[in-house]
Amino acid sequence: MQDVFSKLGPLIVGSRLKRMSDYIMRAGEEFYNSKGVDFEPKWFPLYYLLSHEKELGIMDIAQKLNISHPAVIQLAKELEKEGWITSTKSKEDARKRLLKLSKKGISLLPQLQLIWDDIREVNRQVVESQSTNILKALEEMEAFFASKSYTERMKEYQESKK
Amino acid sequence: MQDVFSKLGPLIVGSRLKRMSDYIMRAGEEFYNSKGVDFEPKWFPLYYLLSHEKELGIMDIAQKLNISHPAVIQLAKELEKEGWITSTKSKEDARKRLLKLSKKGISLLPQLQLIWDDIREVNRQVVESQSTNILKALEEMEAFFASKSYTERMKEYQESKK
DNA sequence: TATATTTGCGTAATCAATTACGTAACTAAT
DNA sequence: ATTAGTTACGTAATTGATTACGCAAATATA
Repeated sequence: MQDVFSKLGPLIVGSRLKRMSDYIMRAGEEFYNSKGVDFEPKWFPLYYLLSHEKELGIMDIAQKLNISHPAVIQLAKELEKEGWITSTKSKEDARKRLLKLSKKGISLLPQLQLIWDDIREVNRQVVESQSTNILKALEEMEAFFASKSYTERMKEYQESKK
Repeated sequence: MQDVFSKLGPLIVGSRLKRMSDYIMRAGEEFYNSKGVDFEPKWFPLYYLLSHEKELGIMDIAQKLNISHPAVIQLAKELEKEGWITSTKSKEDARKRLLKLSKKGISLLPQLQLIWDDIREVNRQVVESQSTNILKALEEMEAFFASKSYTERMKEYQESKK
């Protein structure tokens, strides 16, 4: 991805973000492995969320993590298989299935904390080595699109050209 | 993805990049649709590459686009089905299959150019509205990891702690 | 020249996530 | 109290990309 694409700039913001994201996620995986912990980066958001809440229903989680509910079910299945979370039917609402960390899952926390600290530290070094802070840029971008969506902005631009 | 995660910062750079990328790609799709052009954002890199080269083999493309060769084959199959590219066996190297834009594919270019101009313009507006430029941040990050990989940096940090 | 290795490509299996759809439970409206 | 609508969840099908594997052609090596 060079030469031809270098001039494209804004046109491929999307793909470039994706590439960088893939790269970091993969590196994360390697790191867990090197530490001998059987934990996958994709589990992080759910696990971390549950470590901060008593228990949550599938839909609540999907919303909080901004993923589809089948994705939550899938992740939950995996974490449950590893024995790190458990699920129970809600008493108040028979439709709901509540997820929470198991004893075993809680006992894993300190170990993971150490790893997360390392990841956080290296990522911090990366971010701070930059003259332009990518986290700040992301935040700004998220806020920008939250105030008015990309599609809306497209429409407006179309109108303005006429 | 709020509250609990807001303090995580560097820990979830990866997932946040992914989320933003997904968002932009999806918006791009909507835009092509709204223009009545049957073109998908995921085709862009291959199509654009071929519009700048006479013809290329599968592996060359995979390397240039930084994706796996089965992915190229898949994309090529789709674009060929739409009639926008054609493929021929190489004379010099019987193993190679060369891809290039078809007449129809070339005739589509001007139309796409207009759309790309719009996308570029809106993306430019987004980027320029930011106090921290995400493209610059990405470039820095890419350069940073090109000089020394994430995994290596992880290893070094581990060592330094001892 | 024969043999081993590498390269280019294709297919199959797998993965991670999504959309589409169905069902049961809860809620609102008449 | 019935009925209509909504919500929570689960499963199936689809999407998009990857890794694993195998074959044939080209290249390197003995």
